[in-house]
Amino acid sequence: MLLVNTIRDQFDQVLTGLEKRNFPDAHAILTQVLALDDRRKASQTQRDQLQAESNSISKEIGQLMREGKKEQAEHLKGKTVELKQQVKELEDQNSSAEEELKALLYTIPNIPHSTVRAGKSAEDNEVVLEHGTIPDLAGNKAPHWELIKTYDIIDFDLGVKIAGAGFPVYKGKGARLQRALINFFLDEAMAAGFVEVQPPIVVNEDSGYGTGQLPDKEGQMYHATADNLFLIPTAEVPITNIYRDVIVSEEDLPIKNVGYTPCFRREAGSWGAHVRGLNRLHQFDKVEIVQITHPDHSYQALEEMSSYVQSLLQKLELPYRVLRLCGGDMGFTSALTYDMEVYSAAQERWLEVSSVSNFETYQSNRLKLRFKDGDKKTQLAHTLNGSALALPRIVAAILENNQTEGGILMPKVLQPYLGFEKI
RNA sequence: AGAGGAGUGGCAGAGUGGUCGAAUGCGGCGGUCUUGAAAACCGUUGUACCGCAAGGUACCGGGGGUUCGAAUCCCUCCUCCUCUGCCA
Repeated sequence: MLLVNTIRDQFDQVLTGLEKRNFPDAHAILTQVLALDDRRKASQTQRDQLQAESNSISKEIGQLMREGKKEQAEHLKGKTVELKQQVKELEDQNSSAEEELKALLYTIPNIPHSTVRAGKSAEDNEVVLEHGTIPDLAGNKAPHWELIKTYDIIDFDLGVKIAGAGFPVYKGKGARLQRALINFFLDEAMAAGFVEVQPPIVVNEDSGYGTGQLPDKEGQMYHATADNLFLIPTAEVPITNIYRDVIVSEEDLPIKNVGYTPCFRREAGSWGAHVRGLNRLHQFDKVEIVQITHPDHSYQALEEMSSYVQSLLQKLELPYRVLRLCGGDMGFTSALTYDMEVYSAAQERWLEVSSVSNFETYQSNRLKLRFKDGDKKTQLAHTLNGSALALPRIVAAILENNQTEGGILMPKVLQPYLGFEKI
């Protein structure tokens, strides 16, 4: 969430930023934030004062008791009863102001970076670059949902039987391809300096709030109600929460982690032609990279992460493009996001396979993720993350783009992991 | 899952109702001494909020309660340890 001080000190910039995202009623909401904060401060000042008075009387009582002056002590007790009542009232006022403030701040998205342009939807995103050539498949252009049947490598019907729609079963070379991609992505990330972690794939409420899935997107996560745990929608959640309530030292920055996890998304109510096959699933595999950086270096880190993700796509020999998302299409918590899309030659469309974002202090403020700077002051770190990469659409593109009459050719970099050259 | 025990500052560890934001040791930082280092000695060393400041308030696993006053008493939840059970 945004810092109240930022809203106070840079009111106009914040307002302009929110307008870029088409955030409604920005002015009124920001004004309300400041009013709530004033209310919070006023009640705290008063409460602290009365509490101090009460504390000193209590000390006095203790002193009198020790001296055996019981009557005087009793007399003072009467005084504190009244104070106590007032303190309680102010306390309630204070915490209700604080809660309202927090609830309101949760509804305000991050401020877009200056390079982010205004826009309403995906149509307004900027194409930053395109790379690779789109294959000409001529006559035989089977979409991946046909190819997986032809070669019997991914079975949706079996998944329906076992769990439901959107939970495919990977079989034989299909399963092997999954494992190869995961290992390839992890090895590449380690070579690029990311430290691998294997986090839990369920998280508690605190973690959900820490990275912003709660209270916002509660319905998007599978919820194990008996234990009040949520299946993770992305490894971002458990990995970033490693650093919740942590003060790291400046020398430890940047912190770079990578993790492979399955991801679970309920994605209620969006079915149709665009989401056939592997395009959208309830369970999928993803390797995620996370960085925690010094505020001065986060945009440099973002560019590096973008290049890193592109290097993976290049090695997989997939044609891709990079988008800089417009204000309206960017995630709630992000300040700047690049989307990487690969071209899926049979579907003849671009598929998003990665989203690389800088959250600046938006997440770290909630997480209380800080570092001590040179002057021994604690300040919020910046958090970033990106998919590197999400598997299903990569698989879809590999299958579609590399299909030949004699089978589907596997990218060279994967062959050592696969142990075969084609499906 | 059952029985018992325990959670205190970066770490170890005292503290069972007032003088405790908290002894002591270790570690960290600064200094004295030294050519330099070690040792020794001296000082310093949590976080957040309110306040222009002086200063104040809160925090001893989380939440709630008793009391004029809670690290200390009560309730509840969480976590860890020991034993028993179950189990990859």
